[in-house]
Amino acid sequence: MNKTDNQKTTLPIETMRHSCAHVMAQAVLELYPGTKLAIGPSTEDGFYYDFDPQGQHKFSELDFVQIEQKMKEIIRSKQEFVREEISKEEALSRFEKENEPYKLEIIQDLDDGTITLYKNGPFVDLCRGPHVQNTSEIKAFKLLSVAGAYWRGSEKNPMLQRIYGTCFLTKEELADYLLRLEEAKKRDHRRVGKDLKLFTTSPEVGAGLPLWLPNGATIRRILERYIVDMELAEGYQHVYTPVLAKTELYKISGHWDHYRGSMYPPMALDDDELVLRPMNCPHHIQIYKSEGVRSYRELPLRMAELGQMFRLEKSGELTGLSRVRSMCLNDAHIFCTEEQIHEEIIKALQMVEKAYKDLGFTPDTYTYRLSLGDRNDTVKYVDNPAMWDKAENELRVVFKELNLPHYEAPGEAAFYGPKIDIQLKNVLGKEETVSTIQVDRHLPERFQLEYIGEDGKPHQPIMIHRGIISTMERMTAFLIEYYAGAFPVWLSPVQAIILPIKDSVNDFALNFHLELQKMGLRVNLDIRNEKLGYKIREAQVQKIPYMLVIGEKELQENKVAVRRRDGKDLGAMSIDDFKSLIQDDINSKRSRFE
RNA sequence: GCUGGAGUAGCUCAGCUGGUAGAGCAACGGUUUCGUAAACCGUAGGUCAGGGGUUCGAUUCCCCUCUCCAGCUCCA
Repeated sequence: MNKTDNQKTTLPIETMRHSCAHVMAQAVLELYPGTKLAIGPSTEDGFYYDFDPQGQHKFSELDFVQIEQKMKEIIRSKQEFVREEISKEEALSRFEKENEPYKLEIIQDLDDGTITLYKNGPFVDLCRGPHVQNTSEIKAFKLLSVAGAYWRGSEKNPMLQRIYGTCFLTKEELADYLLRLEEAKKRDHRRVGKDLKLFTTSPEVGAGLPLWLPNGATIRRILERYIVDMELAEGYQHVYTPVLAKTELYKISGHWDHYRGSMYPPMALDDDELVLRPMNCPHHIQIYKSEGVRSYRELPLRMAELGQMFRLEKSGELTGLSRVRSMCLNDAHIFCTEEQIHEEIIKALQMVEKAYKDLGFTPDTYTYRLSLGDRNDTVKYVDNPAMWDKAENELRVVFKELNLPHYEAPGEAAFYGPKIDIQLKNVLGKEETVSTIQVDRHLPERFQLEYIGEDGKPHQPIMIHRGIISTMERMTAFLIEYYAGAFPVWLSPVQAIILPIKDSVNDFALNFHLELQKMGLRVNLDIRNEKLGYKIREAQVQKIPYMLVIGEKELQENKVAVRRRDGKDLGAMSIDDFKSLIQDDINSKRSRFE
């Protein structure tokens, strides 16, 4: 490897992808003249270009063969990329002449001064560059999909047609990437969820309203017990509150103004209106208020619930278990004093770390994000600069103190305050917010919360909203993909399956089954009239961690032959040995066999 | 919600330009009692997502609805 030698001649992959986007646009224009061009950048693992075919054509994947063919011709004809610098006025008149309305709009928004164009063959595009020197440098590319995209990302603007593609330095890298996409699809929680009978949906029940099947329900129950136990140990009090409330409650909280659009429509009841709740905080606030006067001695008051909530997400946003219209959140609200904020945030972060470790997430799968507000956007965010400064600072201090690597994300805060979000990367590399810790002085103000301080005077408590393992739906979706369905033993819907080889050992197997059930194991017994290979294959496909084979030999020796999900044969062992083996997996929450 | 694509047996899929459907696996019945990823034979299974239209005739063509997929937008 002579890296240093290559560095000058090897062009960054982004440049090549961007050039490839130009070539695609060029091909599209040749095939469909009159198509208007919008933008065409490189992305994390490819590129896209947005087109407006002026209603003349609708792109579909069937067009790809033709477009790719044309692209190959352009690449083969070794067209030079030439940079040209012109004035803004000249650029305006050029693209005016070309009749490119989107390009004109972009130029109009640019600063005065020189504007750069890139030209290859007959094709000219407004572009900052850089590009490869020659189209022939584009090596391995493939068009992937076509989809709609709003002009400038706003749903108020017309929708353009976006063609996605990718491009690599070598054919091998491209093939590798396509293979990775295929592999990722195999782990897709929707697919695995079906194969392993974890959850289903029904058109009669409705979109975005998943039904948990027994196997999925088992995983969920284990997760729920796990997190509730942790919270009780950490000084939380668990409550139950109803899944609906009067609209009035959300008018007071301010959610009505901010999120009415994604709340279920209210139902009329006598003189009142009820809505399905989109979050749990206002209910918890009512519990805080139920005592009348709270004392500083009660703080921090940590109130938790596995709260079922309902959000009317747009139909196109729904995805399996990770984006749904009814979900159960691992939610809690900590009512505390100013002085207690710091420690409570740290405690919550420690719970997150503990949970991730127990769930087997390696540090490279998650990142900390500080989600900030926008002082200029008083529509989306509560208008109270001092409050924002204070809360954002409190979160920054924690990061600094714990020396946690993180990044800041302006415009990602809740309407009432900033958040620490913990982002998990899913199989396709997409980030999802899972855990969150939020400092809120707004809702306590709206609901006029109070406690009597040491000084005998009333004060306003701070609320910390925090979620450790997110919604049961989203966490389960993530776990499915993270483990590709091969769950750690403690989470597995079925932890072991007993496979008798012939009828004559059935009684022995039955007793063994009872014995394992008695110790609380989730264990199946397969006494069907099938060959061992068949039973093993089926158990393997179901990703059951342990297969316990019982034949004549095992019966004689009062043992069991243990085969692990990863194919390893652990040989025959005494029943007690197997019990302690699997009990150790469960107790240690071992996540993978090595 | 928007743009594009799709929906055939429980699952995975085949079915050319209109003539009312097929395979493998699963299920069920039988034979087989078997040693680490699929024994053999047979049976049954479909309002071709739902509704409307064109046609002598629609799984196939057109319209509407539902659901799903990719992306955009959004995510308290």
